[in-house]
Amino acid sequence: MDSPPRPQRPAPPPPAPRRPDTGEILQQIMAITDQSLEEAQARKHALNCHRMKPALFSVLCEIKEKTVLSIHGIQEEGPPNAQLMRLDNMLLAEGVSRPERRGRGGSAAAANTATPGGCPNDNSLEHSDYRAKLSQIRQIYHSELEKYEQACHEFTTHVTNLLREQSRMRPVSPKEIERMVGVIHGKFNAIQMQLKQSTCEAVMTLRSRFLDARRKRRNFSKQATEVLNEYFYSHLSNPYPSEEAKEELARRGGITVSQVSNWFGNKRIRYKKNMGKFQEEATIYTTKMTVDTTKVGGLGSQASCPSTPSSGSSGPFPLTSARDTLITLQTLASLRPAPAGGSLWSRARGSWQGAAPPVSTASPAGDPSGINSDASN
DNA sequence: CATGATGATTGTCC
DNA sequence: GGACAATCATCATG
Repeated sequence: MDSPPRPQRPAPPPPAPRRPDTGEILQQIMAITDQSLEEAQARKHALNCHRMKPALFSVLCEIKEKTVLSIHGIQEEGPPNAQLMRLDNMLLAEGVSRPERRGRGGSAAAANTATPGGCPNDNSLEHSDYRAKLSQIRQIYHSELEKYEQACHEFTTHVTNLLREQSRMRPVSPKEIERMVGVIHGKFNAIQMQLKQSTCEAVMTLRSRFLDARRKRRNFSKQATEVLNEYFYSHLSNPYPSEEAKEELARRGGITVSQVSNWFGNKRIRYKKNMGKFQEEATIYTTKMTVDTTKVGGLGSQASCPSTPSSGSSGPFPLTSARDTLITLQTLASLRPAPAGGSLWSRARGSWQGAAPPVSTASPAGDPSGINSDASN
């Protein structure tokens, strides 16, 4: 270690030890901010051209060589970070990660089918609201992400430039710069993770709110209840619509198939529990159907009910009059005990028909056409 | 606000 | 897997 030439060898005893005054140092530091850029550049240039600079540089090199060993061990590698992966996966699954992918129909349709009793018509308003909010979240997420990435990039280049600049004054290896960049990226990644986390939270909140909203009960439209009641009372002896019939009823009522199923489940039970209460309703619908069928003459606009699809002879829903439907049902039932329909039918006979009251005979309106014969039969 | 009506959910059975 | 029964939660009404 060849000692660099000292400026004052005579070594006059310093008049005062001149303890490092922290206040003074602080003031100097603060003064830096007051310096103009030119001033700072000039100072830097002066420092660079200082005759002591090479000496200082070598000293720093030496110090560094000693310390680099201890630094070596610190080398912290970012952990694989399972949580970040989980967040990424979730954001991907929720369609947040993809930046406004056009034609999100695929995942949207999947979500639709995934939701139990997902309703394409009824909940469309709420659904679009949900999607709008999700899109909003996605937008915010991406703009923030972009900001972070830009800031990270800017900061990285800034630090890199700074280090390169400093490398003229002190030994800075490219590997060190690389490491510093890694550290910066790590810090920004932490921020990014926070962003992802809060985005996930927002999506979850939105989701739960949406589900709660869907859980809210809303009475069916008059049209829907009419369609359902018409079918119910015209098939009183066997109020078990087939899958196709349910679909047709759902379509006509503007509700979902599962809602139709729910409705029939509730209706059967409540009817059976309190038949007296439903007598009036039964009369209303059966007479209504009589009027409709006689008026329309079997074309069945409102009153017509999808007959059993198991016949398969004509279309899925041969629109016949209530009486025709009944006949078809009965003949079908007597002709062929269908595999699925058969068990249903027998089940209905066992548990349902036994409980079903003779609506037609009890009907106070004294229906002359005896349209309710299916109920009494 | 109490009450009944009603759509939805849950657990059980076949 | 569908039907039933009980129950919940909300709506509608007086």
